[in-house]
Amino acid sequence: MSKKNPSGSAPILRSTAEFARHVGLARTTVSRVLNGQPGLKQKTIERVQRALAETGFTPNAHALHLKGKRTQMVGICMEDLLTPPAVKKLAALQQALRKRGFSSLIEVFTPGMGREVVRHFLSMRVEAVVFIGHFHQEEIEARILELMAHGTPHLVIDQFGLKNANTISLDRAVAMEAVMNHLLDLGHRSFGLLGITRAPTSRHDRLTGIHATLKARGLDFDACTLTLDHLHERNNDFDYGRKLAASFLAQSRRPTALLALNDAIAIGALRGLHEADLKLPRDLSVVGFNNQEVAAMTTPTLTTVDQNIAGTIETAAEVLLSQLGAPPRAKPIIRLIEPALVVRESTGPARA
Amino acid sequence: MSKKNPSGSAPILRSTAEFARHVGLARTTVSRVLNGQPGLKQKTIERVQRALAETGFTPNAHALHLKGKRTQMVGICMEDLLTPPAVKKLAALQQALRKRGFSSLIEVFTPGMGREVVRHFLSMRVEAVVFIGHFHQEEIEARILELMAHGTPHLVIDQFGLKNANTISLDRAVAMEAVMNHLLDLGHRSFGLLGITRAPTSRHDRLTGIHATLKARGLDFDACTLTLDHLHERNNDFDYGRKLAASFLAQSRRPTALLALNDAIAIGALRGLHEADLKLPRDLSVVGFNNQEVAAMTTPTLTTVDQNIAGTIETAAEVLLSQLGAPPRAKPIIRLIEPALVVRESTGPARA
DNA sequence: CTGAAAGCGCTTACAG
DNA sequence: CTGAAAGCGCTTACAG
Repeated sequence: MSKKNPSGSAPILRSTAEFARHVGLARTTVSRVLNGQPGLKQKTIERVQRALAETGFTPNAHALHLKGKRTQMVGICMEDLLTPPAVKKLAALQQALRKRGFSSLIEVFTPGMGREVVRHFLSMRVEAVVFIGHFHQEEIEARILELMAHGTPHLVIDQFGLKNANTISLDRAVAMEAVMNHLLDLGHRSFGLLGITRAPTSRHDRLTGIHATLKARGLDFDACTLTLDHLHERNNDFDYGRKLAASFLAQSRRPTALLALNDAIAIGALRGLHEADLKLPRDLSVVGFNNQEVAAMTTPTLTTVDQNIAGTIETAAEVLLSQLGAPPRAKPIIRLIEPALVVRESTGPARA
Repeated sequence: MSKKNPSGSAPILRSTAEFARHVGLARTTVSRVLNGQPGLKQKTIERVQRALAETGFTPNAHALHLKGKRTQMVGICMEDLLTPPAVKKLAALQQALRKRGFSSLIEVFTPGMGREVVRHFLSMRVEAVVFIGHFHQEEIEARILELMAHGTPHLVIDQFGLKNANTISLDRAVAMEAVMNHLLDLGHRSFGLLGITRAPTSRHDRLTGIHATLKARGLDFDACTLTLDHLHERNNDFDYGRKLAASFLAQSRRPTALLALNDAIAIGALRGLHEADLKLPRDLSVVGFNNQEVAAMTTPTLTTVDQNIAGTIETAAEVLLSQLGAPPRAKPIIRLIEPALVVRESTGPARA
């Protein structure tokens, strides 16, 4: 007879040994059934299956891995879990990995904690590590070197321009070129930048795209753009956008179009402009970034840039898993995703 | 000398044995340093530490666990990763657990996959399992029984009324009482329900609260409320709210206030009403649920219910971890969280 | 089908 | 400080 636990219900079985004793078979036999090996009588198989269903026994995954079974785990480092597009990527990636038989270990990679997070992933013997978001450059580059030294494949989603990093990223320069051409065609010549910092960090950076488009049209970047980011603390993006909008309105030389780093800032700006009784797009144009669902619901609805997250993540999953069995590559893998401008009500002809 | 890998860089060390050989010490000694045990010469300790930093060697977590080390992992089952308040709870919980030394295994629990997800958690020997969201009742109850049979503590966040389940949940009845009293005080007597289904599922359910408040004021539920949920498919909440708003406007007996299941539906409704040229709150009042940040940015800003997510999750983490060493309880733990009504511009006096 | 054995990567006594 | 041994939960030959 099997031993019962205090409550008198089914015993808690914690090992194949205990389970085998409970079924009345040898450990070896149970193991064979568990692994679908041939040469067993149908009756025995059924006996084990039944006991398995009854007791809910699950073999210890850690022991399995020690015996050489792959962990089938991927570590995912998130910049945070609060930015909607980042979470959307996480959700899609988790699903894509699950579909391919991998489970996800998710950690938020706060500044200074990167080493600890990656160490934890390595100690869990994950088969690959993904980074989603933007991180401190030196820190993430050091982590990537560490991963490479361990022979663990990696992939960075979003942050472009890292040394030796496999990267898949939206071409933000192309995105801003589309935005700028749209606005220039509408007659705008003066642009407010909300949260878009003034130091281009890579070839595919937003400012690079803005610069390039202005130059192609014979316009001067410094004469055409204005940034007021220094005026406000950026804690809550909505509020940040709202305050920035007010500050732009207070300028003597007021831009005719505002370009926001993301939809939240743009929506905050819409609110700030509404509070100042401006009518959009008559008085001013506003452009967001990310095409969150809410962008189709604001008043006015928001012109913004779509990231094609589904496509990005499908590519990401394939790029990632293609590295698994393969020998390490000499050159990093770089993939750029094409953005799409979504024109809605918040942009219109520049006021004369 | 240690063996080098093909690229000629530092060797990939996969076990304490390899690492010990690399440092030129005994496995036992290395293990002692790793575990901070006494009786070692400072020089030896430093030698190991240095090699540890250089090679980035991490002991295999699976082997550690086999030797009896706790896994310090918690499994988290999510209904989905697309609902902002659910993701906010996940983010807060992950952080709270990390602070207490636990890492999180996160899986999306799609209908029919619950068994597989929980089995995976059990095979990983997680120390507890959390469910966030609303699940198929029979399925989640079966999973909870399975967890209890394995002696693994659990906690359900959000879904109230499950048999034998440890639960922490917003008191949605109290929330709706606050909403209804606010609107009744403003003179409203006719209410449109958007996405709030017509079968009360528990004592702390929204409809229970609406029923109770109307009854307390001597009003009849069926005479005062109208639901048009059957008219539209609910794929995208924003769009669902928009379409529902239009449908309510088409009714001969039009409600003076709309109560939405969540902020997204409410924001969609705002858009739908704006498209029909209604002015709010003059022509109609709208109430959301969740107090997402965007609710302060819409036009008009949205009256809604705050869930107190930070408080919920702090309580959750404590309730969860308090079960860890403790003997199983006879009665499930039930905690109710107090909601807070946040009044903004979208609600006003009922039109005469 | 059973049973004893080896070994995955670790830690922890134990004797040198 | 070293080295050999036992054991955590598994699988996989191997001989019965």
